[in-house]
This record gives sequence, structure tokens and C-alpha cells, in this order.
Amino acid sequence: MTTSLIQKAAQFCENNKHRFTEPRERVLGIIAASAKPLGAYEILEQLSLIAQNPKPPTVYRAIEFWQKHGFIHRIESLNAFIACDAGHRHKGSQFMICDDCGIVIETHLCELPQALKDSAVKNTFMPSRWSLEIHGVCSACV
Amino acid sequence: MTTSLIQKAAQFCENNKHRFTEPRERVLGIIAASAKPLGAYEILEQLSLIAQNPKPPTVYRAIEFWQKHGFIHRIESLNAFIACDAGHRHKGSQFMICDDCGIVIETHLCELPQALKDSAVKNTFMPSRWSLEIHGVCSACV
DNA sequence: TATTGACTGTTACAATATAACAGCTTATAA
DNA sequence: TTATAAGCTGTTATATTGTAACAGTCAATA
Repeated sequence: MTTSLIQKAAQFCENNKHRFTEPRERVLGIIAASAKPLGAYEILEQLSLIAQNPKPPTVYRAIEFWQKHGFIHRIESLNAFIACDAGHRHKGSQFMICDDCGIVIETHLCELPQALKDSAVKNTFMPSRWSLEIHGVCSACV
Repeated sequence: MTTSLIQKAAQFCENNKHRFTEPRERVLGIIAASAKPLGAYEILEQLSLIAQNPKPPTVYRAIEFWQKHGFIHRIESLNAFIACDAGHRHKGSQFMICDDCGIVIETHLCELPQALKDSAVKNTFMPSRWSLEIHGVCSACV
């Protein structure tokens, strides 16, 4: 997935006149290569192996850029970031987070479930984006 | 709501042989008195008005205690805490967060919506707790 | 080739959270 | 009725996560 996501990202930048710079490419590559979500300072650590003495803002800027454009998501309950291979923008995300092994499975519902929409409507609330983080235990961890 | 929540909390402590100490009472009182979620250091600031020179661990310990027992929830996307008046333990929470005025509305579904359960089952994932944070605009803010 | 906007590098620091340890309080048992 | 132990607090120090601000670079366009 790593390669294809990077390719998609490069294509996206080309199509939208954003620069596909070295820090952006490297940060996305690091996140995409990880099976588990990475914290910003873990990304920084890995980045420091291939760049000379990178600083936090370099990582956070790249994170902000890719997050804004839907290539990565932030897992709020972990302060960590994970790549998204959906190939489409979506306003909400659902994650199943294994508290045992740390793996994160993203599911794509694209829409809020009806029961939640109803609840929003009842409160005349206009949703713009959402994140559902389900903690539990994955199949591999029994 | 403030008073009754404090009363419930005191009752809970009595029933379960936990101590209803001054820092716990004060921290819960501060959170419950706020219409919006409060960050730990906002709580600390308010606490410093009624206690002499309290320190972060005092606040974080009380937060941890009340959170563990379901009297407050953490809003992950805001690093902030809000009281819960549900009167029952629930494994998951849903919040509608107004990005304009900052108000947070909690809804109580108690169960994950079916579509999400199905998704978990498909992945043979055993959910234990979840949090759904919906950002948007509340009715008061149009 | 001059200008402009987007982007990076760097320093410094803000905001959020926790480890570790000494001492106090309360319940229970010797 | 004291000894013990568990639970809790106060305090110091520090770890972790995230950002403001500014100087400089790059690349597209006028």
C-alpha cells in the first residue's frame, strides 16, 4: 500500500498544484509504512534517520497537509496518525483500536449511521466531520 | 445539575467505599458547573481560586477518578473534560461539538449503532468502549 | 528577471500529562 | 488501642505533544 499511496499523493499534488516536497513525501512514507498509528515524535525519530536533524514543525506541517487532504487521519485517543487508503475524501472516520496489540482497523461508512443522524436532527445540529474510535480487542488477540 | 451530580457522586463514593475528598469534590464541582468542556489547566486555574496553589497531579488524579467511574468524559478532540449526568454507566459516548460556540451536547445511545456493530463483527473485533465526536454547528449558531 | 505565494529550517516556547516519593487519613485487625 | 495496610494527597521535577514567529528558499507567473 505504501507505494501506491505515495503515488496517489504525488498525483494529487500535481493535479492540485501543491508541492510534493521532500519532507511531505518522507513523512507520508513513514506513516504509510507503519502497520500501527505513529505519534508525531515517532515520525520525527524515523525521519531523523533519513534527514539531518529534522525539527517538530517539519513533521507537524506535513501531518497537517496530508490530514487536510485526507491522506492521513489523526486518532484522537492515541495522539497518533495513520494513513488512509480510501481514495476518496470522507468527512468522518471509524476506527477499531486493539488495546492489546495496538493495531487499528479503519472502516469506511462514509455516512453517519441513521440513529446518529436522527439524534443530530433532533438537536438541529449540523455535522461537518466526525470521528468514532472504538477500543477493544482484535481477532488476532482473541 | 451541579448539585445533584455532586450528590450522586457523594452517594456513589459512600456506596462503594471510595473517599469523597476535597480535591475530588472541588474538581467535579468545577467541571459540572461549566457549560462547556474544560481543559485540565482551566480546571487547575479555577481550583487555584479556592485551594492554595494546587498542582497538575491533583487535577489529573481527580479527573482520572471521576472518569473511571463515569461521572465525567474526556473529549479527545478537545483535550477537555465534561460532566455526565446520565446516572448510569455507559461504555460509549457520543458528542456533538459546536465549532463556533464550543458547546457540547452529549447523546446517550448506550449501544453502538447496528451498522457499526456489523462492521465490528465482520472484523471479529470485540468492542469495549467507544467515543464518537461529531463536530459541526449547533442550532444557536445557525 | 522581478515578484509573489507557497514552502522549509530553525529557535524558542506553550500546552498537556505523568513519574516518583514522602507523608497523611481511614478502615481493619491484632 | 495500637499496628498495619490501603488509599489518597502534596510536591518536585520532568516527559510528551504541539505551535508561534521569523528568516530564508523555491517555483510559478507576470
